[in-house]
Amino acid sequence: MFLRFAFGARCEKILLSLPAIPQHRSPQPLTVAAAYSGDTYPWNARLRELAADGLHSEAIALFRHMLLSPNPRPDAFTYPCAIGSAAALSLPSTVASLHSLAVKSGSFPADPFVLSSLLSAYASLSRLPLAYRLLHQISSPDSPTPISTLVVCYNSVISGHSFPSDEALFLFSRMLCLDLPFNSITLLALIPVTPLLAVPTLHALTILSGFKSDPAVANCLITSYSKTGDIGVARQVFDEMLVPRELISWNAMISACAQNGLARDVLDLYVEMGRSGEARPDPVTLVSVLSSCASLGAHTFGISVERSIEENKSFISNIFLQNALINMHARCGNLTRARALFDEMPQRSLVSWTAIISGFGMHGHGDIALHLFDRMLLEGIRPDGVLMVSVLSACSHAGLAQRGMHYFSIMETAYGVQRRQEHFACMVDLLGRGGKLKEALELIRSMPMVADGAVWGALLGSCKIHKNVEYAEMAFNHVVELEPSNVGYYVLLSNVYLDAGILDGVARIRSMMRRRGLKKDPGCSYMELKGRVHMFMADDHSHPQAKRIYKKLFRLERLVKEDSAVGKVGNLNWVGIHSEKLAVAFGLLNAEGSEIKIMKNLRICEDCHLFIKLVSKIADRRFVVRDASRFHHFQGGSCSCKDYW
DNA sequence: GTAGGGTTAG
Repeated sequence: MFLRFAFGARCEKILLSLPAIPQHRSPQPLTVAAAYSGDTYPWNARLRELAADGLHSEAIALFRHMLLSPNPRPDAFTYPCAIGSAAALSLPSTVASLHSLAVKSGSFPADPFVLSSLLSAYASLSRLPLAYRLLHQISSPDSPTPISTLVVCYNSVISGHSFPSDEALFLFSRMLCLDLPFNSITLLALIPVTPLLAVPTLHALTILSGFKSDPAVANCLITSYSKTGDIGVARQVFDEMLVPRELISWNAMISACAQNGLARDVLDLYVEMGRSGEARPDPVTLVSVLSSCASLGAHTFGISVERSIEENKSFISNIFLQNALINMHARCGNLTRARALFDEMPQRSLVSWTAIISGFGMHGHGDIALHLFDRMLLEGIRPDGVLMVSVLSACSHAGLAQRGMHYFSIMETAYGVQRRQEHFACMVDLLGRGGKLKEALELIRSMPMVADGAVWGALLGSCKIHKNVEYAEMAFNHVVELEPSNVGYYVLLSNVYLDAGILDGVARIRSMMRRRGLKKDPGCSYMELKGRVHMFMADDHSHPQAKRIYKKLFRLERLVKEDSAVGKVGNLNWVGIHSEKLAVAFGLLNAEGSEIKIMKNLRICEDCHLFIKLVSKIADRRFVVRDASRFHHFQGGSCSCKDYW
């Protein structure tokens, strides 16, 4: 009794305290007498308002109160609201109770709105079999359900599919068979859950049915083409949109490029967006832009984005942006700034921890990465598969084999993280780099799933370091089946042969690449200087300062040879001039400050690694080089990777 | 009054 009283008092407050009722219906504030007069209108209006403000728990509480009061009874206007709130709160049993109450009151299935709200609730709560059953019942020829309601119901059930499947497409074909007029909302529901192969067909249908001009449908197509990898078509859809395009269209296009690894295009689009004045960037835009800066190593650009975030108060506390900034600074080489941002965060998500742990990992600070990991566990945060990749690769980069093995062996039981291909690839890398090729192969053979290209590729990479031809051939035979167009693996085996002096092997791989139309990725290094990017390819003479750069480089080669006891450095006739050496010479000629930062698209070779180590001593400068696998900090003749990469 | 578009880490 007491409970009921307390409950009722709370609901009366919800019902009466807020300025709820539209003026044209109720110019006077709602009185207790009016609320209990038997008119459902004030109650329904209140329910709608609470739901519109996202106060779904309050809406459900109010509905319960209505049930407990003698007057008024919920009607066909009440149920859709209450059902919508129960669905928004993910309460399937509440939806089911509302369903049976609606049946008892006679509003289900007679009332179209009660019907469609229930179907929508079941679909959004993934109760698809039930939704299908109801849909089947109301689709029969003798069903009194109006056509417009049927369309709404089909739309709801289509959008209830969360993954691309034939079923969603099949449901749409049923709509067409039943002569139900689909609308733009049908397309919005269907396009994201349709098998990728059918996207161009739906695109054609969008044009034919005249829904092409609906910006929401266009946004949806851009995202779907991004998933199919047809970024050119996505761009075409974007370009054909009526200007000014809204923010979401720009974000869809920018994310499409970001997700397809077209980082350069992301930055171009961001600049174009600013120039066009069509929309102002929001945190979603900036997250994609920062992620692209991170992958390019475009630090100056990233810092300019950071400034614009600092100018906008509402952006500063956005956790997505903070995570993106940490990742950007770490991957652009400023670990100190990344750490400072991480330490300042009032709240951290698993992604924040992943960004900082992988940051320290890729800079070779495995000890700090693992210390942070322990701290994260102490704070009660459970790792996921992605975080475990960061932890294992941090161990791998720092040569912490024992710790890596430990985490790998306990990750399923202690953290409930299932071991997937990428974890096995990390472990093969960890064992292989440490020279334990046999153990690495045993691990691959013991895998509960068939090893993918990355796993065999990790073994192949280790074989290059340890010059093992037999294992390299075995790994290559697997990897070439799994990823026949991945050029890197051909180059790796070719280099293994080259190191072992097996020249017919080198020739065989080269002819294999020719037959398959594969070309070696050109190596390229670049550095930022005063806001400009200077890029170098191997044997490149295109830079305006080329003459000075080569002169400087030859001088360095001489000095290095004189200085080096190793004596095998700088055999220019043999390897040609790799791009990072040109960048080093350019950096020494132009860069101010003690640190020269260079980005490289491929892994640095042994020759260049040794060269930069010695130059760091001779010139007394620090070099920070990011290659395809990690950061190298060169200083005083040695590298932070301890020659282990 | 019921159905709809974009988001970070490896």
